[in-house]
Amino acid sequence: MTSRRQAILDAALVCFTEAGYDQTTLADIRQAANASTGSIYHHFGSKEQIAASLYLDAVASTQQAGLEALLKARTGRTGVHALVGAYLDWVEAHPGHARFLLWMRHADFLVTRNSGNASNSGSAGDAGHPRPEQQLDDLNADVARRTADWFAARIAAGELPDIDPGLRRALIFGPCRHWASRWLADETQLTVTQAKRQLAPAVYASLMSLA
Amino acid sequence: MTSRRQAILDAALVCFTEAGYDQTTLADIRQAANASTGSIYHHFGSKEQIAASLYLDAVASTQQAGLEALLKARTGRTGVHALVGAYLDWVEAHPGHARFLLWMRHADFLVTRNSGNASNSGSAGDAGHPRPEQQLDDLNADVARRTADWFAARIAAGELPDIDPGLRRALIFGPCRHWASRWLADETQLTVTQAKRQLAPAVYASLMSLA
Amino acid sequence: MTSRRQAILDAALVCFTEAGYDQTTLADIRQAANASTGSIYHHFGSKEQIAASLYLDAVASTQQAGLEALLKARTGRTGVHALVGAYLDWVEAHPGHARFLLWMRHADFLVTRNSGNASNSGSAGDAGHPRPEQQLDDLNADVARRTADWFAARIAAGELPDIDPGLRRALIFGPCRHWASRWLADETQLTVTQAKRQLAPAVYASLMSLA
Amino acid sequence: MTSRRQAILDAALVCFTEAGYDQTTLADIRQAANASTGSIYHHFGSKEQIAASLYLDAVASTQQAGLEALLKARTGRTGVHALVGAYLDWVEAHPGHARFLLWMRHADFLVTRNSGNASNSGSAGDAGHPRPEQQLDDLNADVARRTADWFAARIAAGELPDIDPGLRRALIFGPCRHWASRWLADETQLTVTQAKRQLAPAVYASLMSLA
DNA sequence: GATGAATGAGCATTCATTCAT
DNA sequence: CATGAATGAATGCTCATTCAT
Repeated sequence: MTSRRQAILDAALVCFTEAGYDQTTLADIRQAANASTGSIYHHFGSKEQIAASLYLDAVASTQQAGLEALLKARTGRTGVHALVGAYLDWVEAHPGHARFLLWMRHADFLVTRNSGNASNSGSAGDAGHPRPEQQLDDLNADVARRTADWFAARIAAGELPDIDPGLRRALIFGPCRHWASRWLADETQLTVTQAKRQLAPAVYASLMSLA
Repeated sequence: MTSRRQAILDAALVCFTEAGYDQTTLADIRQAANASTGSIYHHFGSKEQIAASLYLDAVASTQQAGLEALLKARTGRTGVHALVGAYLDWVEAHPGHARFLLWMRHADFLVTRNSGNASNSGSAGDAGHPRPEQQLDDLNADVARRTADWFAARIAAGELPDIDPGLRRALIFGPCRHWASRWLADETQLTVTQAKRQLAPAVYASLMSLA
Repeated sequence: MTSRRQAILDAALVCFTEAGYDQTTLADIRQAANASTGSIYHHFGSKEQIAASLYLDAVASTQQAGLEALLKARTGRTGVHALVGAYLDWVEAHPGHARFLLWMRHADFLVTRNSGNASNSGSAGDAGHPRPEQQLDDLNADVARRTADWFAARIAAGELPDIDPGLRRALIFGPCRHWASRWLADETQLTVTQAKRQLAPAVYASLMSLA
Repeated sequence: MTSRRQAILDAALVCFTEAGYDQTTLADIRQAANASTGSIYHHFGSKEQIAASLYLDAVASTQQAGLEALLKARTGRTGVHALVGAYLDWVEAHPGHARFLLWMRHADFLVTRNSGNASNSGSAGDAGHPRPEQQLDDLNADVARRTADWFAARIAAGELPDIDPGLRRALIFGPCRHWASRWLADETQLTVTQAKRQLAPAVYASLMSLA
């Protein structure tokens, strides 16, 4: 069964979101997963890779949800509504992964440190424990391209204004993430359904105001 | 001179935003500040307090800027524009503090862990090094009240819709923080001035759409 | 006082020669030196550097003793006798260092691993804990040159045969090291003085037989 | 087939001489031998026993070669020449085993730790994996006795001087081992044949000088 | 015989903090 | 106020060994 590896991931997710990456010790994970030290290192090469694995899963999951919803939409308005709705639905369905993405400092376990390490060039990590960074880059690139295509089509159709993509993302996801972060911390009165109902049209309105 | 204490804070701010709170060692700060271990412990009681001090300064500074701008505004529209503008101006003027607030996990150095520590109850920390948490709470409460009053007045005047305050904050600060975070990471094409010009009316439009 | 650093070196020397480099744990050294973990790391950057330091001292000491004795000699015969005598005297005077040199696998702590580490090029190690390899190379080169000069002169004078230097070293130091190793292990009947009296002329005879 | 067991020994020999006993992990051996962890433990009881097995083979092999050559010799001179020649020939024929004997710290895997272990007394190790120490002692004793007998006869015949046996071994094997060690490290210019031609008479001369 | 997942004691090293000068 | 040597608990990780399949 997949249980060992998955149990470790589940335990780590809880530990990381509760205490942070650095504050979480391997002993914490070991205890929470009911696994031995060696077992963890048999499945993952390091603490870092557990977090990276979790991160990859989370990003893939949320992007998949958003992209799927977006591609079903035929108009600018329904597309924006779909994006907002899919994001908040995903947060509600995967609060652990959502906390992980919203609350963690990814620099801690994601290797940006590519420079100056000539001995690693050409190698994608140890055989048994591949680094997830490449998969992540590929995934991001693919989702970004398909999303851009969708928006380009709606803009060409005159349904959405042609604004800076970074600004567009800020206007769409900024409110969603802000509210989701509070909701995940249990610092909000509304339900996800209520929030969706108000955020979706408001976000759409903000975009259209720039036409 | 104040320079020693300030030099330590400046150095720590850089270290923290570059490497994160946990990853930053006291040795890093010592080196960056050109200070000795003992000197740091003379001015601050612990690594935690350096971060807390920084955090208090940053929060006070950004809230002060936002509140001041807000209170000068006489209409709903100008108030929302002022909030957006003041926030982005503050980010541009204090990128270090902004990174600190946007990129750090505050749970790491902010004591939420008040429960079950009987020996500390009644004491506000060691004599020479008071814990800034109380000041922070006072500040937050004051700013929250005065902000709420301003919005209540505009709502009563029919200039702004009466929506959930958490949602309102998400619609106003969500886009600002999202974009500011990217700008601080140098991942954006626009200037702060350009962003302000678009974000302010878009945010206002999103609020008004919920009337 | 030098005591802390020296106490650590003394303790480590005993541990290393008794149990070997790898088998010696930092806890062993800490206990034997009556020092704390941190103190050891304050004076030395790593376990490896303690051994390297010890190695440098030992090599410098034995080479110094040999070279000094050699340079005082005016004839081939007295020079060879001096080399043998100085070596055995040094072993008797510094049994710890001698065991270290004769019984340890130096590859374990001496960095031959220079390749592929571009980030270190140009730097001779961390500021406070310089790597002794460079000093060692310099020392070796110097001693080798001066020794070679001495032998060249005696060969030119017809006092010693012109044989392969590697062979010469084997004939001079081979018997000395072999016997010293046994003496240090307490597996011999003779005293150092007795051994010197027999080894010196025998070594000289072996060289002269190749004239 | 014997191949599994032998493949493991071959792989281990390479690993041990390249990295040392302690630095060699079972994973290294497993990989080099293309065997599984369990397979290694099926053939050998422990890492220690692999090394001990290798050691026993190496010692037996070199002693056998030396003794055979010695016993064929009828005079002091030819005997000494035979010993030197046989040793260097053996080194050339078995460089792996030679490196193992010359470069390894045998204390690491050879149990001298017999004292205070009452539970082991009377038992020669686990059933399937006997400890080779006894065989080694028997072998050493036998070879030592037969060698001593040979030398006693030559001394009685007045062909060799009656010197301390430890000194004699140092004069014979010291130069051989010293030179062989350098040759194995590829730090020498001469061939084994050339070295033999010079070392043999030189060693004989050194012994005879003590007559 | 062979396999490889699981185990857990053990280790080198880090780092916030203390304190004598 | 400043200094930096000393402290030692805590941590990520290694690796020989076991054992169910």
